[in-house]
Amino acid sequence: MVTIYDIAKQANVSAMTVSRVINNSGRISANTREKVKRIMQEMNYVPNSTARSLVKQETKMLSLLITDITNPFFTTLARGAEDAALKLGYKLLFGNSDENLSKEREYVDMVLSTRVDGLLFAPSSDASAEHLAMLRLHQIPFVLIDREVPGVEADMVLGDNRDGALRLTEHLISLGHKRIAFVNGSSTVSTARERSSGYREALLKHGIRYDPELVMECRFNHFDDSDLLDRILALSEPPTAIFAANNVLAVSVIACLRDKGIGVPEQMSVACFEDVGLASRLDPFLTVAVQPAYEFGYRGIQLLVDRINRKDGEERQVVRFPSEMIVRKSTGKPRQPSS
Amino acid sequence: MVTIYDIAKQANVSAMTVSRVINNSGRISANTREKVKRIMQEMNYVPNSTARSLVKQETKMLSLLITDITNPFFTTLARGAEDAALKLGYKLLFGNSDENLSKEREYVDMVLSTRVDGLLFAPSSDASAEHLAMLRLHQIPFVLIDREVPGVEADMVLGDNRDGALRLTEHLISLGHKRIAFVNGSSTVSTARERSSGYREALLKHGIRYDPELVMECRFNHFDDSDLLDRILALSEPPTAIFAANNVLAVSVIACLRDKGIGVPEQMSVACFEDVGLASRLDPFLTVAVQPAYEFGYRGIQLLVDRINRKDGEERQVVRFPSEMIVRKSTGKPRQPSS
DNA sequence: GTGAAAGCGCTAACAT
DNA sequence: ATGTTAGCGCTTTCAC
Repeated sequence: MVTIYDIAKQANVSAMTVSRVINNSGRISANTREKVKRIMQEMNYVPNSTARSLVKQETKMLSLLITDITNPFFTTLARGAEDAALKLGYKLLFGNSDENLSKEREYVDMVLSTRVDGLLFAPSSDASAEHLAMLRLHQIPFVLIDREVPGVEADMVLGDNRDGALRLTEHLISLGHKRIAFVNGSSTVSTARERSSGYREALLKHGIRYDPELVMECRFNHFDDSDLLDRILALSEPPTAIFAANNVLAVSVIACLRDKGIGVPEQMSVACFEDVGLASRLDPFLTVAVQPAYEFGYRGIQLLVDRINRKDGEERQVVRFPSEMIVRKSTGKPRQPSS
Repeated sequence: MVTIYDIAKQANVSAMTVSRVINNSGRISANTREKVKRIMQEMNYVPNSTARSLVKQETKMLSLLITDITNPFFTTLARGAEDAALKLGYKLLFGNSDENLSKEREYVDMVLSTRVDGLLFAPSSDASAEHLAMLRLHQIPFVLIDREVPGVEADMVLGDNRDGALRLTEHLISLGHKRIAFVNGSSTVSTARERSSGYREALLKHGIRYDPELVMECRFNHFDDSDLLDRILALSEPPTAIFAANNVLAVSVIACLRDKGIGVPEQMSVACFEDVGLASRLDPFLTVAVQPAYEFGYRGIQLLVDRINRKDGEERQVVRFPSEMIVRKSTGKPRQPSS
C-alpha cells in the first residue's frame, strides 16, 4: 500500500508537507505542491481514511437506519439522504431494522463501534428509547426521522400524520361513507397513534361514532390478519370503506379483498398514507396522502450535519412536512349509503 | 472516550489482556476474563473499529453499488446483500450511481479511501471497465452483479437475460403478435445486449423479420422518448405489442400509452423484464420475467466474501440465475392479427 | 497466562 | 514554507 511516506520520499519532502498538499492546509510553495501532486498521481496514491479517522476522531460517515427497505417511502427517503450526505462531504451507511427491535439493537451496536459521526434514525417503536439512550451515552448525534419517541428530545423530521389522516378520512366521509374501517400499524409507533388521532377527529367532527370493532392493529411492514378482516366484513353493519395507515397495509388489504371477490372501489373504498412507487405510475389507482419522502431524507441529513457542527445544548429543530392528498380511483361513493 | 487502556487500568491488567478478552484469543484465566468483561460493561466500553481496522488492514466493511435505488429489483437485491453481509460479519455501505459514470467514479474513489474489504458492483455500462481497473490496481476484490463488462474477468452473479427475453417474446408471438416493438436500455449495458439478442432470436425462430424501426434505445432508469414512441405507433404497420427491457421502462411506456388513450392489453400488449414491487401485488397486471433479486444480492455477497478469503488467482465463479415468466393481464391477442 | 514494545497511516502542535 | 515529535486506539510479536 502506498503511504504518505512513500510520496514524501519520492518528492524529497516530509510527510507533513504531503499531508498539507492533500488537505490544502498551510502554506506550500506552488512548486512543491505541483511536484507532490504529480507524484501522488504517478504512484496512484489514495489517502487512507481509516488512519485519518483515528487521529481526527471523526469518520465523515453518517448512518441511516430505516425500518423497511422494500417500502418505496423509505427508499425514496434514502435517496434524499444519500444526496444530501454526499453534497455535505459524508458517506452514508444504510441499515434496515425490519421494524424489529433486536435487529435495531444490533445495528446500533455496530454503529457505535464504527464511530460514525451521526445517525439518521427511524425508530422501530417507542421501545427504541433504550437505543437512543445508548447513543446519548456515547454522544453520537442523531436525528429522528418519520417517527418520534415519547420522552426523547431530539431534532426531528416528521410528517403531519394527524392532518393527513384527518383529510383522508374526511374525504371518505364526504363521499358518503359512515362505516370506515381503520387498518393501523402498531400503536407503539408514533405515526400510528397520530394517524389514529386524525381518523377519530374526522369521525367526531362529522358526528360519526368511533367503533373499536372497525379498527385493526398490525405491523406496518406486514399485513397478516386476514381473519380479522373477515370478522370486520361480517359485522352486522360492515364498513363501506377502509383507511389503511400506510401503503404496504393498503396493498395487502386490497389483495385480500380481491381474493374474496370484493371490488375496489365498487364494493369497498380504500385510501391510505404514502404512495406506492411504480404502482402509482403503472395505474394511478390508490387514493393517498403523499409525504415528501425525498425531502424527509434530505432535510434529515441537513439537520444532522447542523447538529454535528453545533454545541450540544443548542435548541433543537423540528421540521414537520405536510402531506398532499391525491384522490384517485380507489375511493368512491358507498354502494348503498349506510344508515 | 473509553479506551482499552481505561479498562486495563481498572482491571489491573495490561491492555493486551483486555484485547485478548475482546477477541477471544489466547489463553486467559476464567477469573480475569470475567473481571475484564464486567468492567467493560460497567464502563460502557465499545471497541473502536477504526483503530482496529488500521492495524489489521481490514475494515470488515463491504460496499454495494447499484444503479437505481428506486427500482424494486435493486432494493430487493440490496436487502439480500445486507442480510448476507450481516450474517458473514460485515457491514454494508450502499451507493447509488443512477446509471451515471461520473457518479460511479466518485463512489469508487470514496470506496478506495474507505478501504472496504470488497465491492459488489453493478456497473453502469461497459465504460465502467475503467473503474474496475482502478479496483484491480488497488487490489480491492469485487464481484460483478446483474451486468458484466466485456474484457473484465471477475466473479459474477447474472440473470439469464437472453433466455428470459426469448421466452417473453415467444409468449407474445404465441398470442399472435408479429409486429413487436422493443424498448431497450442502452446497448452499452450487457443486459440490454443480451435481452436484445433473445428478442431477435425469438423473431428469427418464428420467421418474423427483425425491423430496426420497431426498436428504441433508452436509459434503463428513465424513459424519455415519448416522441419516438409516437413515430413507432405511426408506422404503416404499427406494433401490436411492446417488449420493454425492464420494469421502469415498461411502466413509463404504459403511462405514455394511457395518456394517448391506447388501452393495454386491448389495443397494445406489454411485457417486460423484472417485476414491479408493490404494483404487482396491488394489481397483478404486468406480464413479466422475474429475476430472483434477493438471491442476486445474497449470492453476490457470498461470492465476494469467498473471494476475499481466497488467493487472488483462483478460478472465478459465475452464477447465472434463470428468470421465471409470469403471464398476467397486460398481454393478450392482437386486436387484429397483423398480416 | 500475561505484559512490553513497536507500529498501522495519518495529522496537531510546535518548531525552525 | 517546511520539518520533528508525539500520539490517535488497537493488535502483532516476542518475551517471560
